[in-house]
Amino acid sequence: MKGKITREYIVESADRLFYQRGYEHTSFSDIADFVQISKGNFYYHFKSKDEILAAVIQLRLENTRNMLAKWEADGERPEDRIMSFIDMLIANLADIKMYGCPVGTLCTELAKLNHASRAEANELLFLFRSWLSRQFVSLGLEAKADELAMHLLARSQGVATLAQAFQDEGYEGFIKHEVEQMHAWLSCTASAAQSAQEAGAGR
Amino acid sequence: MKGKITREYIVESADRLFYQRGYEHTSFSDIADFVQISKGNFYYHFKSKDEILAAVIQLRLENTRNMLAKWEADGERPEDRIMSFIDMLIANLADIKMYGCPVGTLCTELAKLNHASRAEANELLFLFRSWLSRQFVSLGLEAKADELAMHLLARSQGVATLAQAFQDEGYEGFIKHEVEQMHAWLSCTASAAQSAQEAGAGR
DNA sequence: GACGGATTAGGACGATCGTGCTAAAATTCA
DNA sequence: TGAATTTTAGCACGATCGTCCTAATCCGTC
Repeated sequence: MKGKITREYIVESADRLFYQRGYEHTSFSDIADFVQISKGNFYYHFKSKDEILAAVIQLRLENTRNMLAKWEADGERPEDRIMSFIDMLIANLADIKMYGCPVGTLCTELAKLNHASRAEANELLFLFRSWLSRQFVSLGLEAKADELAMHLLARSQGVATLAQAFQDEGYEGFIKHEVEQMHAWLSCTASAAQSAQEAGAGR
Repeated sequence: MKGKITREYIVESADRLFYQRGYEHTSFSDIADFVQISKGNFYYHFKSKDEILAAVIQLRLENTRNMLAKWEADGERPEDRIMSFIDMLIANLADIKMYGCPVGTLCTELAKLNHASRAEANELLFLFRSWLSRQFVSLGLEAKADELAMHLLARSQGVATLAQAFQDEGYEGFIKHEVEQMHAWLSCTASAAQSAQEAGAGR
């Protein structure tokens, strides 16, 4: 029973450490030290480092699904929901500057390692992609929904990458400026869709 | 004298391997095996792994400077030069799908490792940034040049990240489609700048 | 209070890492 | 050709990695 708590604590800590230092650069001992647990104790909960990674990814998948569901419940219009996605860059600004995007950096690393869990990590990205796609469909943009989703995903990934690299060498307010541009792009896209729909209905 | 050739061959090979597998995940032995050289021989040319990385980055910096200079010499209009940058995504499409952007992935990795050569790697990004910025200045967009440069840099980074993650799971022609959009964005930006300039001149 | 499963502690293991030495071979130059 | 220098090969060192075993401890249940 108590092991459940320990296990969860391990996963959460590993999650944080993997994010901050990268998966490969985080050792078994690093996690053990952080959690204040003997290394042998680890073996009871996880048979291998890969197994921890798998658990971390599962946790992230669950958290992401919950977050997306909440955005969907909270946002009245599809635009508002997509805004929630964009504003993630602002909400996690400090972390992103230091460690980049948790999803993007993990996928990039696992790709280079040819790691077995690569597909599961990509599923994280796919979660955002398909969710965004659905929102664009709600906006009446069925035909271009996936393209638009990928476009927005790419832009946020790029912003995160540069924010991490340049940190404070980037011009002041880089992230905020890009976020504003994405807002403008979204408004433009949404209103164009709406007027097209109205024109179609009036025909 | 012959050592010069060996040294260059080592650096080029390390460059390739670092790109494909990542810096940390590429061992001394990996490079030695690839170059078909004894491990001890390495120590003659490079005293440490960090030293190889430094040499690799210097090589990339030099190559990048040459490439940018060539683009600047070849392209008549600033738009054409910026197009060369954008079209890099097409020219290196196969590699990017497999290994991502050489610059972006290196910067991301070194950031997580807190590596000493991080600043030098960032210099690579900065090279593109300042070069692009100069092109936008040539377009008559002094005030927004750096913003536009960062914007374009971010978009290409994002495209590379998603291309690598999704590989063939991305919708067909994702990269090409995004490149086309960047072309359109550039044309729009450039012509807007030109008409603004003409209006200013006619005043 | 004793039993039994769940949990923990600590250390040992083989492998691989980056590093560094020394002696031999190859090359250069007088 | 011969001496000096550059270049190479092979091996060994200590550290750290992921893995894994065994014994001790906790804790709920009868």
